[in-house]
Amino acid sequence: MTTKAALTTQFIIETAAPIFNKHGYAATSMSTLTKVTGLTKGAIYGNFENKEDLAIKCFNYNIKRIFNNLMSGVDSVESAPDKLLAISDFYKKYYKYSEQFGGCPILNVGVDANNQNTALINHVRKMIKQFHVYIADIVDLGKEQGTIKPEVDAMEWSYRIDSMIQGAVFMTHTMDDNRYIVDVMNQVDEIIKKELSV
Amino acid sequence: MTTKAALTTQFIIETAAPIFNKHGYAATSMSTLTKVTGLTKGAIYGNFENKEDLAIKCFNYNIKRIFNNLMSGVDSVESAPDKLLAISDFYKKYYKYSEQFGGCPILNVGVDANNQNTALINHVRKMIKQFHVYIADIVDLGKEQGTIKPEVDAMEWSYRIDSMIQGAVFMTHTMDDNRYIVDVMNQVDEIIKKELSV
DNA sequence: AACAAAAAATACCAATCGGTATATTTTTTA
DNA sequence: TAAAAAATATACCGATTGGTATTTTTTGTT
Repeated sequence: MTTKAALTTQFIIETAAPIFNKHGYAATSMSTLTKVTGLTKGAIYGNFENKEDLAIKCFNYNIKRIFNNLMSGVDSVESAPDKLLAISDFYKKYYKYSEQFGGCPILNVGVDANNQNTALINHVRKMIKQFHVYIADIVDLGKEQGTIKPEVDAMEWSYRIDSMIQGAVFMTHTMDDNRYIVDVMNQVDEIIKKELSV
Repeated sequence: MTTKAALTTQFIIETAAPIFNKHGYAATSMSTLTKVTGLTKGAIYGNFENKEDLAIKCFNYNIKRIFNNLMSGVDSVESAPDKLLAISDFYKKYYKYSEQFGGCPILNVGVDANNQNTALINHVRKMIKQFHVYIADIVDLGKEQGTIKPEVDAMEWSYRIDSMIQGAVFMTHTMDDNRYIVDVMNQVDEIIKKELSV
């Protein structure tokens, strides 16, 4: 079995992930990663193809953790509007929560990798699309439940809500002020209740 | 007089600005800038203190150009709601327009410099605050004109509108799809007409 | 405990990084 | 137009970059 190597691989990902996320791809050096892991280049390059390979795995690791956390809140309620409100709630606490990851990976890698790293930006786009489908599926579920207005365009509102989320995340992170995200998510709450809910 | 040096300084800024904006601070090297300008390090370091000094001046140059363009649209109409709609219009064309700058400097530098470069991020924050005051002033003007509802909180709505703008800019740039920004700005149009206008 | 295999450490590579001291060229002044 | 000053080019610096070939250590198997 490859128990040892798998553990080291995981350890490197967990340690490198917040650093890549916080400082960006170009500003994160492999020698920095040897320092923070306490390992050597032999260990890192023995477990990862190259810097890009590691960065992609770090991004995926961050996203999976965050998305799992978001889903656990959504799954804990049943009605579609409550599920949407759970997403909104998640983001109200997101600034503090995302500290441990070094900020929001969608925002950070989305901007950092754009025009820089094709493989990375494609992963970001894939995750954003997944998130849009995730929201739209909740809206469609609500239509089946009779809790969401039948005339609501699921994908359209998914785009809109996520645009508001990303803008709020950007503003809060850039201005280092939690009020932006809370205020925008309160707006989203209103939209869910007045525009989407039956 | 320092006519010659001033011209070179300006030429370097204009040439380097889109590169810094597109690739980020760390991923833009001084030797790349010697190549694109056709100048040498002697010329660049003779006109700028260091890399950071040049990057800041490039950011300010980009912002000034964009903001001047935005203002010319706003100034061409008189009523506050029309001025706000002019801002919205500006952003509907923003994706194509911002190509020449290498994307949106507020978004790019805001994310790139965060946790990386204190001087740069402070300049971004300053510009965002200026923009918020600019929008709020339009709203206040509208109250004086009687074209904006008196109970509207100018700064609050300024924050909200800009959050929506930034989210739309991020989504459109990251997904390389102009529809996000157009759809969100149409939403902003509705807000201006229904929530803010008398 | 001996051995093979896997994993990690070491030592090194050419290329590039931001930056500078000095030489050369260009421009301005007298 | 000659000298002074300013601007640019050249050549170089130590440090760091991502990456690799090789050696050493650790691990799992018998």
